[in-house]
Amino acid sequence: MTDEPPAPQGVALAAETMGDLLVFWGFKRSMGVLWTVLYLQRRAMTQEEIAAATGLSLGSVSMTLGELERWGVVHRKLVPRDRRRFYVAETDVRSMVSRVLRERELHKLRGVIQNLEAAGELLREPPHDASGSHKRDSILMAQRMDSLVELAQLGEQLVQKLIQVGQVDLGRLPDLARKRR
Amino acid sequence: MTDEPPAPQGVALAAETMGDLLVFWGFKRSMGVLWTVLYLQRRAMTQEEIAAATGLSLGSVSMTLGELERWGVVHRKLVPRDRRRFYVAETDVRSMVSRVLRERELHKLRGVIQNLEAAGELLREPPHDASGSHKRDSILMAQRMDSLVELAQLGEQLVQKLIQVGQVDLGRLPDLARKRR
DNA sequence: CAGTTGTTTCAGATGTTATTGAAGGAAAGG
DNA sequence: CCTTTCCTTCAATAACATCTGAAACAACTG
Repeated sequence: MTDEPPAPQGVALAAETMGDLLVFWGFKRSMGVLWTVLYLQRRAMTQEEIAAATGLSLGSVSMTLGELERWGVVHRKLVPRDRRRFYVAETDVRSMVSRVLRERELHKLRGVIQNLEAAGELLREPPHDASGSHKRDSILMAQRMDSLVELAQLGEQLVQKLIQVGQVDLGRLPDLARKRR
Repeated sequence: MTDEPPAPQGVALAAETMGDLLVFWGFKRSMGVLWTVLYLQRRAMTQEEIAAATGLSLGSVSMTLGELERWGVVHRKLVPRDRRRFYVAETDVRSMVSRVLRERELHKLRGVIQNLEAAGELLREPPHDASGSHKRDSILMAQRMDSLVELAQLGEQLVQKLIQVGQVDLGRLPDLARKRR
């Protein structure tokens, strides 16, 4: 057992900070903490070392590492005569951001679009209630539903551009108010 | 009491969908549900009507409307001889997005930057432990901490550009791996 | 192949956040 | 004033997410 240099104050503060940020962005705190420790230490660490450095339980470390691997933000590093698994932090931030946008945001937005389109259908094929004023209401409502769908599609395109080109122009975001819809 | 047309299926589906999306983005489900109902109905509604249309309790409607007003995504509409408060949905999506970016993301990122800078200081002024190899470690660690700060600052600038110009260029996101830091 | 070490899994404990319902406050009308 | 109606607040509860510790598992080793 190599005698551990205890993780300095600064690492702990940075780890907490990044943990907070990741929570804010909808991930688990432990993911931020773990990645940050790994990133700062700059060396391949075993699960046990990571647990010591982060204060997480071994179980938690194992599961969190699994998730982080799936997101491609940590990697295993095999050490020849050693049975333990060593982990290092991915450092290419652009690829990490891209993956998250693609697999999280894009996937979510597509589901939203589908649901909103289905909701629009429901409005246009109403439960056999052909009374006058209702019909007018439904039409206006359906227009707004369309706006909602358009908006979501715009978001989808935006994310796609961000991923593909790394460049995006929001200058023409439609102003739904001005259109009087 | 005007006899309520019951909110159709489609509205409920859209409201649920937007509720999910807002949860995904770190807001409360009720905010998404309430705004969507208001947006689709296209008319000023009282709290009681909203409660009926959304299925939320009156208390919840009151609190959620308060939050939505603070975010500027719903507005009160006073009706002369009526003591009740009527609410309408804001429809200018661009201003809504801008405000959220400014008050949520920017604020958060600034806090993160401060903390990371403080963490960097802690690394550079370590607790009087001048033993050789530790010192080298600290320096390398501090470099990574700097990268982290730079990254957060980049995020800050990106959000600012998004707010101000509605246009942004991610083409030069630094690749921390390539820099060999 | 029995023992050791490292890893994964998962049910339950813990912690966190959102929602409700009841009580109280404010505004208007009688 | 007293009553009615509408709105807000907040403590209690429900719903949800996370973390842990123990047990099962897997991979090597002597």
